Parts: sequence; structure tokens; C-alpha cells
Amino acid sequence: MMAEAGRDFIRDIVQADLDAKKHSVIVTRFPPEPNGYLHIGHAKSIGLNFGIAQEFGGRCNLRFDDTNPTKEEQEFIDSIQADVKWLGYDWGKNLFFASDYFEKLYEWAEGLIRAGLAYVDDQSQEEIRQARGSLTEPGKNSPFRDRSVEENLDLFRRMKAGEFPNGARVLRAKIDMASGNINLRDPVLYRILHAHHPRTGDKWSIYPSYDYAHGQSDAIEGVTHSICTLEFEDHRPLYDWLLDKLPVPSKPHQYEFARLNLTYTLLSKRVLTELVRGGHVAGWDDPRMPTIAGLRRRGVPPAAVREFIKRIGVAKANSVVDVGMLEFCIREVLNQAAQRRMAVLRPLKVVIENYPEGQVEEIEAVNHPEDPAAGTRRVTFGRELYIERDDFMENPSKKFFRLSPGNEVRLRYAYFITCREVVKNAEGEIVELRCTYDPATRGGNAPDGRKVKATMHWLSAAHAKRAEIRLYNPLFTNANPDAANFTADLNPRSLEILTDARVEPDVAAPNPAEAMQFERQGYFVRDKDSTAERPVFNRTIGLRDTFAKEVGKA
RNA sequence: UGGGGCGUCGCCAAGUGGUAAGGCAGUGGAUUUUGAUUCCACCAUGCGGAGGUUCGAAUCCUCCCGCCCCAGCCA
Repeated sequence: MMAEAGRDFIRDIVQADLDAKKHSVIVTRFPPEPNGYLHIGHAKSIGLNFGIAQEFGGRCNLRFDDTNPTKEEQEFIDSIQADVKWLGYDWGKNLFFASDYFEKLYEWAEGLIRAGLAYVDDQSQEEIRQARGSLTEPGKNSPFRDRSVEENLDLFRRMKAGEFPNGARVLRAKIDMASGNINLRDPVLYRILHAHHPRTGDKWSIYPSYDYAHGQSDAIEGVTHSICTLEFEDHRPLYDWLLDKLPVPSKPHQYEFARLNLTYTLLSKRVLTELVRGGHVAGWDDPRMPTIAGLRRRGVPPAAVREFIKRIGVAKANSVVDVGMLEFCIREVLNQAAQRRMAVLRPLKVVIENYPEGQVEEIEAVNHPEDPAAGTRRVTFGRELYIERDDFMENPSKKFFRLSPGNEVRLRYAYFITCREVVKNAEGEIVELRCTYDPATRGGNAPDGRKVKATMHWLSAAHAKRAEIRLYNPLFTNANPDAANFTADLNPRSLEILTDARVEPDVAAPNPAEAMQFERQGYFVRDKDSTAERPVFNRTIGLRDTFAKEVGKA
């Protein structure tokens, strides 16, 4: 049932390299910058990198790309590790930081200067930008491009010593200001940043750029296949140039794949950060967020995320995956794993008129219809019950075969009941149903073989526990939300809170099973906001609902 | 209009010259004490377009069209 380990162009390359004996062991790495929480897009990269390491008997390093202290925080370093672990991946002892290599990177930079391949540029940021040219025009050489090695070395050392303010100078690679590839127009290797780094503190006042740090870090770690997203394709010539000029211990190769996009979802770090900062969601782990923390709190099992990652594949074409694909994977995993319980989200009282007042009985219910090993439990039946408001229609449409006046239905595991009377309040709202039951149908089958078209869930009014249930809908109303103006596409009904729901008593206990299916409703998990007197449940995902679809058509 | 990529079913995605995998969605049906699950069937004479090469082309060639990325001292 679970898909086989996928095959894709990157795995094909890895296999070919192995066949050609280019490497004895495959080394990959997942290199997040600790400037935010991980989201499902990162899960694709994690699944690819750790997956390849597993499948080909290699290893995958977790390396933090912490080269910009102005954006990075310990909180993110911690959350990222927790999220990768939760997804089910293990980097073992291979936890690294680009900042571990600052000393070596600096040494190599001096080497570049000595070789006449790098220079200190005194131009302002604006001047550098102007001189870079445009997409169609070549750039101009910096007036400082031909400084002597001695002067460059002196200046670079003083940059390191903290003698100059932020932005005063940069170290640039001397490549080609006329290159059609703008990344090769003397890219910045080091910038002055008087900033506190979460790991190196105030030791450094210059920091390497991504382009300078990344490939060299890969080389130091012996990474064989450095896998990143498409936007770095243009950086590969620079990646290779540096590896070629520097005395690195190994020669990694960079490969690029298309990042994940999902319908009704935005995955840019900028948008996610604004969603949190702007109070549009309750935090990085808000169950509506596409973050790993959000999915976890929502009740999505890690196996479902892994399954999803396998199913969507890896390619170079930009694409937008239907979020329905993720939902399918969640249901697939949960259907097998989740124990069944009954919960009434929007209660409607039912009084069984011919059931003896004060009488109560215990009825056996199975915990999982396809897994006898999950066992059974007892639910209490009595004269006063709650059923789902949606399960009753006073004037039923032709396709509605749940409860309606005069109609007989089955209460799951219990009895057949027939609706005899609808009780309304002064406003005309239905407040109670008077029904009768057939004692001969105990357990849910009629001895005379008579059939019923609907089976409904229910709860004893006296025994059910009150609970808060949170229903989640897509954060955006637009299948392809506008990242530049995302607030316009925000779904005002992304969160619906039901405060008067009822659940079986045991699910309200402090330590219920991880995920549960509330029968005929969907999959739910207990939320961390729960208290002893008020348990809270998140709806992870609803069940497939072809009836709702039918109603929608009409 | 410089450079780098990408275009195969509504959505993902295999395919690498021998006559279009698979999954999701959808549709029809069977089973069902969850309108769930499960099961079965259907769902691209067609591979962005036009030419060409070939016995044979999604795969090779030419031209064209469309989309994405790059002008941070972000990653």
C-alpha cells in the first residue's frame, strides 16, 4: 500500500555515480538557515536528502547555514532539530554548523587574495550595485579591483579585526564583470557585520556569504551530492569555481530540484513570518500553518508527511501540488492507525420515549473495524441522547436518509429508533426530538430482517463529556494565493470553534490515544490547550464526504 | 531584449528512437452497523506548436510559443 521508495533524476545520478565507483559512500546534507520554522517544503528536501542517504547506505548531515547572524536565532536551531527528528530522520553525530568552519573559510579567503583571485572593494553598496550592470548590459570593473596582494591582505585583516563599520568594504572574488551570469560578476565573499552570532558570539565582525560558505562547507564535510532548489542553478558555476580554486579536501557536486508548492498554501518564509507576527495565526505551530510544528499540532502523523513526499516525486518542472494529495496521505495513514470513538460536534437532544426512565446499559463497540486487535470498549446508552444536528432534517430532501419525522435509523451498536415528534422553542428552533426505539434491535440488527438506510453516531446525554472542538479550513480562499498581498486572500473562516461538543468520556482523559477517528466525522487529536475541565480537540482532517458533494451538486 | 532552467491527462509524475507507467482528483458499480474504508471498472490515437530526419519520434534536428529564476554586502 505504501509507495515504493521513489525513483527520480537525482537518485538516478547517485546510482550512476555509485555504479561508476565515483564514491564509496554517499554523503548528503540538509542545510537550513536557522531563521524560521521548517515547513512542508523543507520536508521535501529532508525526505530527499535523508532518504537518499538511507537508501544508498550513506549518511546525511544536518548542517545549519548560519552565516547571517542578523537573522538567525537559537530558537530556530532548536525547533529545526525537533522537527527533523519528529519527521523520523536521524543525523546521528553528524550535526554541523557553517560557523564551525569560519576559521578555515577565512584562511582560504586569504589564499584567494594571495592568488590574485579576490580583492577588497571600498565601493559602497550602491556603487557596487550600479557597476554590476543589468541583465542585458555588462558590469564595470571596480576601481579597487587591481589592488596589490599586500594591500588586499592588510585591508581584509583589518576588516576581520573590526576596524571598519558595517558596509565599509567587502571582499569580492575576481571573476568576470561581463559574465552573462550575474553571479559571476565579482560576487561578494565577505561582508562586515558587527553582529552577535548565536554560536560564535562577538568573535567575528566579518561573515562569509552563502556563496562562499556553502560549497566549501560541503567539501569539508565530504558531501558528495549537494542538493538544493532550482533558484541556485545559476550559482553552480560559482560553486564550482570556488571549489576549483581552493585547496578543498573533496569535490562535491550540486544538483537542483523544484521546490514544493501547494494549492491554498503559501510557503515563503516571509509570508509565514508575517502570518505569525501579524497575529493572523496563533503562532508557528498554529494548526492552520504549513509548518512542521503546525502539522504536528494539527495531528498529522509524520508517516503521512513522508508518504506525501514520496508520492509527489522530485523533478525540475515548477509545479503546484493539489493539497488534496496531502489530505489523501493523511487519511490513508490515519484510517489504519486511529481508534474509533463517537463524538457529537453539534448536539441535538433525543429522548427515547419508550425507554425506561433511569435505566442505563452498556453496549460493546469495536475500536477499529478492520483491526480486531484494537479491541472493544463499552459505551453507555440511556433514555436521553445526543445526536448530530446535521443528522436530522424536518423536511428531508430526497437523498437524505438519516433521521426525519417518521423515519427509522440505526444508532450505531445500539438500537433502531424512529422519530415521532419534533420539539421547538418559541423561536421555532428545534430543541429536542422525541423518538421510540425497538428493543428487539439491540446491537443494531432487526430480527425480522428489516433494513435501515442510515447508521448514526450518538452519545448518552448524562455520560458524555463536554469538549471544545476546533475545525480548520484552508488559511487561504484562493487556490493560488498572492504572496505579495496575502492578507487579501486570507480565509475568514479558517478556524471554527465548537464549544458545546460532546465526546465519549475516555477520550477526555488526560492521555488519550495519539489520533482518533470520531466516527463519521474525521480524525482528531487532543490539543495542548486542553485542561482537566475543558478538553480541546483539533480536527486533523475530515473523512471523505461524498454525501456533502452530492448535496453541493443539487 | 543577457545568462540559466522548464513545458507529457484537471493536479503530481514515469518515459532517454520501437509504438503513452503509476498516484491524486473525477465517473460508474459491488460490499458495508462510519453516505468512511475496501474492491472492480472507466478516465491522453496523445506528449506546448510547426516543420524535418527515420521503417518507426514524447524521445533526434530546426524554427517558433509559453512559463520560472538571476541585477542582496539574504539564503
